[in-house]
Amino acid sequence: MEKDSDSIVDRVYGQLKAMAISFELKPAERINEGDFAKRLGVSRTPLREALNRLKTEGLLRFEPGKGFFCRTIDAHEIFDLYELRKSIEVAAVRCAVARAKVEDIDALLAFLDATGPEPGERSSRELVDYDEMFHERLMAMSANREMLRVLENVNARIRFVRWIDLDRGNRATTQAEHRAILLAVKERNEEEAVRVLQKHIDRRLDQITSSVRESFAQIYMPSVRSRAD
Amino acid sequence: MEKDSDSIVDRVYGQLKAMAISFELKPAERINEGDFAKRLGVSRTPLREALNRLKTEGLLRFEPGKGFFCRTIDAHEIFDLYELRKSIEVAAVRCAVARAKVEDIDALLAFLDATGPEPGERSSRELVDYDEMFHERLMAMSANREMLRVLENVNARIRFVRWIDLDRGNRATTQAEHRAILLAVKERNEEEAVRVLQKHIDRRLDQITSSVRESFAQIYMPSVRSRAD
DNA sequence: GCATTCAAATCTGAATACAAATTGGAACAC
DNA sequence: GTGTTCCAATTTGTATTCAGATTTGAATGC
Repeated sequence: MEKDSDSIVDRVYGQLKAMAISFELKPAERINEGDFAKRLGVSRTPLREALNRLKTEGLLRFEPGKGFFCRTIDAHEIFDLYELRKSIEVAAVRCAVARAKVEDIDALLAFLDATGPEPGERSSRELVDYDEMFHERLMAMSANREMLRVLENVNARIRFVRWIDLDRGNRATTQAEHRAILLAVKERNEEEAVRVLQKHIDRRLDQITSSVRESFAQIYMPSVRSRAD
Repeated sequence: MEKDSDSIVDRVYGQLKAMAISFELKPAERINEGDFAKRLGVSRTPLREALNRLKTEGLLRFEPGKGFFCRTIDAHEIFDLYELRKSIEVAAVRCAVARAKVEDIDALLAFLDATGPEPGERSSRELVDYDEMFHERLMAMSANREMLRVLENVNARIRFVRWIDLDRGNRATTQAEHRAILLAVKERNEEEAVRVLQKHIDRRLDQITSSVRESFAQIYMPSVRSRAD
């Protein structure tokens, strides 16, 4: 998933990020730098650089003198992130209507065809990836790198919620909405594109808000702790 | 006002950020870690942590094996940041209309009174600070911490443009617009608040785009822009 | 038996030391 | 004179070491 890790910091960053997203690190868990450095086979210096990157991205919390902690699941935070995501995506799609090149739109339509209307054999992980890729490619059509940058960060932080929320039965609806948004963009119909996109995200947000509480049970499920030596 | 118990990283971070914002560091200037560590009287370890924070905030650029560089002035980037800022502020003011508490609105109105309609003896620096504080306090009324977080980052990166752009003669107009936005929020008139805010930011954006053009002779045409990366 | 205090262990914060990579320049060949 | 190559010096990347802070736990006093 991450680019080929040239530096140790990049590699460790990718590993920690994957752990945080997949909740291999449990909420509020304290990260002992010594332990992690040993487990990952690096010294504390690059480890701390990676931890700091994750902190500024909002995936970890930090208390001076105490250290780093895995972020807790905060329903309010998730709501804020979805609200932020919605406002940025809506703004971006308005830009995209004005700026998107036809070939880019067609390429993304082809992507939708390739990923199909039915879940089929695909794993939930794959489906979340496809969903995220669609939204990020749509965002890229706004030609606004800063919006894309923020969206990428937001997505990393809500990915686990999308995974929980993923409703395989609704895949056909989701894909149909994706297609409708794109077609509206292609026809340069700004209001229609915005309307469908807002409905699309709102539907998700409603599901999220109601399932956030349930999700706690899943996330707090006992997972395999590191083997003792 | 100064926090005495700050860690070395925090102190160095603040110093570097101030240097970057005020262009004490020249664009594209390479930051020699050894030199800076000596100049700031710290070792390279906390210095690098601070540099990394500034990198993820977009104030510095980084090339593996080469080191850190001060960001260049990129007209595209500035335009993107203003566009991002506008979309977030508009979304936030819609939230604020629904959520802002009357006492917070009144407090901010009092702040406007205190900072006055005329520049008076105040330095440009102070005026930029006041402008930024107004927008961040308005944003805070949206009760969306994530939006505020993004806005703070955007502001840090465009502050130098606001300084360039600052037109002391227009202060009365600016303050009147600020007041109009706030009053619309108080009356829970969403569309009016959005309308004035958009006009307010657009006016700035127009000024920015033209002064950036003059300053750097780089012409930006959104509709013709290519997605180079 | 419970609370308080003090000391040892542990952990983070920062500096120093070392290794790998890059840059700059001089020597050499053409 | 120009271009290339190789070596040395500088710089970044990582590891290790040291110091200060925090936590833990046992001993002591009530």
